[in-house]
Amino acid sequence: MSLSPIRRKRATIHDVAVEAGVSRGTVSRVINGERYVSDDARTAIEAAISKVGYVPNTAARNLVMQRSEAVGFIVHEPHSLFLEDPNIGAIMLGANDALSRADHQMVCLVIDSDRDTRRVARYLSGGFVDGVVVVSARENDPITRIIESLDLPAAFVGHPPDLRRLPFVGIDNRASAEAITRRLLQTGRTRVGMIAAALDRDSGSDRLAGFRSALGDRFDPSLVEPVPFYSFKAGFEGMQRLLAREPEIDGIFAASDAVAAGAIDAMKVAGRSVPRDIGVVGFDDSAWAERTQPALSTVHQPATGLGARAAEIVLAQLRGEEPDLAGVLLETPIVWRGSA
Amino acid sequence: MSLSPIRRKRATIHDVAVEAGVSRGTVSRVINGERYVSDDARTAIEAAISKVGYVPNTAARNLVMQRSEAVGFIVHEPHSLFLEDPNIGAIMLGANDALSRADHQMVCLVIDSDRDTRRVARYLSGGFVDGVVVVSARENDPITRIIESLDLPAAFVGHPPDLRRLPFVGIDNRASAEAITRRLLQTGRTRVGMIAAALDRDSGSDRLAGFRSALGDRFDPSLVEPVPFYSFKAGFEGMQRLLAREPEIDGIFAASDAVAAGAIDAMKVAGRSVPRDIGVVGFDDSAWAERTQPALSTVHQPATGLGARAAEIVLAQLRGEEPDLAGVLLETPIVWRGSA
DNA sequence: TTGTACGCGTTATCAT
DNA sequence: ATGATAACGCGTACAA
Repeated sequence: MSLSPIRRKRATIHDVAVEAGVSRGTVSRVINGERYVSDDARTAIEAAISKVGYVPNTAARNLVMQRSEAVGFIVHEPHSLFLEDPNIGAIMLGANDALSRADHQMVCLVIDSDRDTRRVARYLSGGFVDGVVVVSARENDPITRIIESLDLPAAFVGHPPDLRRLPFVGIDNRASAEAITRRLLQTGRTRVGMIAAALDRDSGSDRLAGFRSALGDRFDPSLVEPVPFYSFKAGFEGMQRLLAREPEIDGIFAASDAVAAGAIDAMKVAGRSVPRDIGVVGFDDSAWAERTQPALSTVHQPATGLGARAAEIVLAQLRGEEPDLAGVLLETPIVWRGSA
Repeated sequence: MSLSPIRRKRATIHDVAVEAGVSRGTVSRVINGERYVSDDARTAIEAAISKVGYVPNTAARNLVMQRSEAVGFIVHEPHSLFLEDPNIGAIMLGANDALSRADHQMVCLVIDSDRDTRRVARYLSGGFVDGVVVVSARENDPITRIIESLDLPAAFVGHPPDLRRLPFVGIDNRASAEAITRRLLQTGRTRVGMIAAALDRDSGSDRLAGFRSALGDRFDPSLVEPVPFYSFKAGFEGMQRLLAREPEIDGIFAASDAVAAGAIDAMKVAGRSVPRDIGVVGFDDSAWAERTQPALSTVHQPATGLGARAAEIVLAQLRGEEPDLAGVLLETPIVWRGSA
């Protein structure tokens, strides 16, 4: 009568019990490796299990245990960025690794529409996960609200400005940007500009702030070219505009490696040599940095570390520990290569 | 007494029922929008719901409904490839979109270790998903075995050679490779080589087979340089070896866009101009293709389409339809740009 | 229209 | 050592 997707009825503990001629309780005990079960019963039950092809229904177990041993990994990125940004894969792998060590299942949920937002919200409140790692939430993100109201153990990678009582892990974009700009200045450049990206995000504006503070009195707003995204294309186009406007430029801090790669291409098209005519530094130390010619000097972003650390923060809460709401910042060493 | 991660006890249907002064059955009915409930009851219950802050426990609902309305998306890639390959993100987005339209939750599970394999196997048999989309399973993959034995509705993206009674969606790597090689030959090149990648995968060996068949009698094995991965670096190094061995070469089919980008860089370092000295074509039409200088002529791989189609195949099985085990192949138009 | 009672597959608490 | 039995939170015949 039913068009249910269930193909073959799956065996339950009950089936095993009748097959082995014992009670469900005893079966449950051997499954969970508890003491106080006779060798007779154990062997009989083990035989019955493989005979009827029993596999435990974790969903039912979770219902009574009141936990799932699973942690959500929510990625909420604008379509294009998700494909473009190599960091996000690394963050995911880092989180998966940390959760895996603690025997927790990472389940990644992607939000790509309002419909997704609502469905994921239902999923989170449905008891399928014990906690969540959230990467790149936007300001005033509905998902952030849901997590708060559910008070689901959580950790954010990066911190939207409106994050109040939720822990996060990130890097100091401002200090890192300032450090690499200083380093660039030490090479003797006198007209140093920046291709600033994604100024609507805290990472974008912080990197610009660091650049500005490194230059101090020598800061010249006309040497800053804002572009919307951290992308190759944006870098290419931004650099073309900047070169047209300020031909004297001899140093560039690009807001990301992808942007830097685009900028370098634009320089080559314009007949400028890197690093002879213009010194270039980037940000991320992503795979991009080794693909440019010459290889890019950049700020190393500890992507897998960010994911792993965020996962650990969630796991700690699951153990009942109180999270540190101040947030944790990871180190970002400068990697100096040939582009400056 | 308990160190449970549960912070605040969540309200249940029962709580709503007592608050509204009705029975649980009635509450359940208004939640599921059924008929036969008085306006009085409905308003009282709706008030009670928001008062006690009730959110449905989907996990419990699934237990009784015997389905989860969730579909797994399993990615089993060698570490590096996962980060490198832009296609996988697009496939994921395509699958998510198709599932989203059908109001199903996509849950992505990544397998990055043996431990992961075992845990994911438990997860799949635990009743958390009604079906799975599997991307890039290896030959003799344990996960494939699990899926078969569970007979979980599934669809593979790409098809490992040992896939028997499981449906898949893919592209015709051989025919596509042959087509673009022919197109390259039409530009008048006489010494055309290939940087062949990942020959241990069917995609890799099929692309080589297509190249070979396009050349026919003119095929010369010494013009084929095998590299292990579909990566930029492998392309760069492979091209260097090929140039050293066969300086006369004037055309290259690279097994992927990333490989082609690496190869082009190697050509530039060696002082060869593209496309004047050497014509280059790639495969994938990924973001790489627009980053090379000049832009890459390549085979378009319908990544989002692959994901969407695979998801639809799973959804069809969930509706009780029998899957087409022959597999479905998607179109791969040639995109001609400036590199050849 | 509404309430009752049972079942989904487990684990846990009792007795025995 | 083992077997009833009560949860877990929900849907649903069936009865009222």
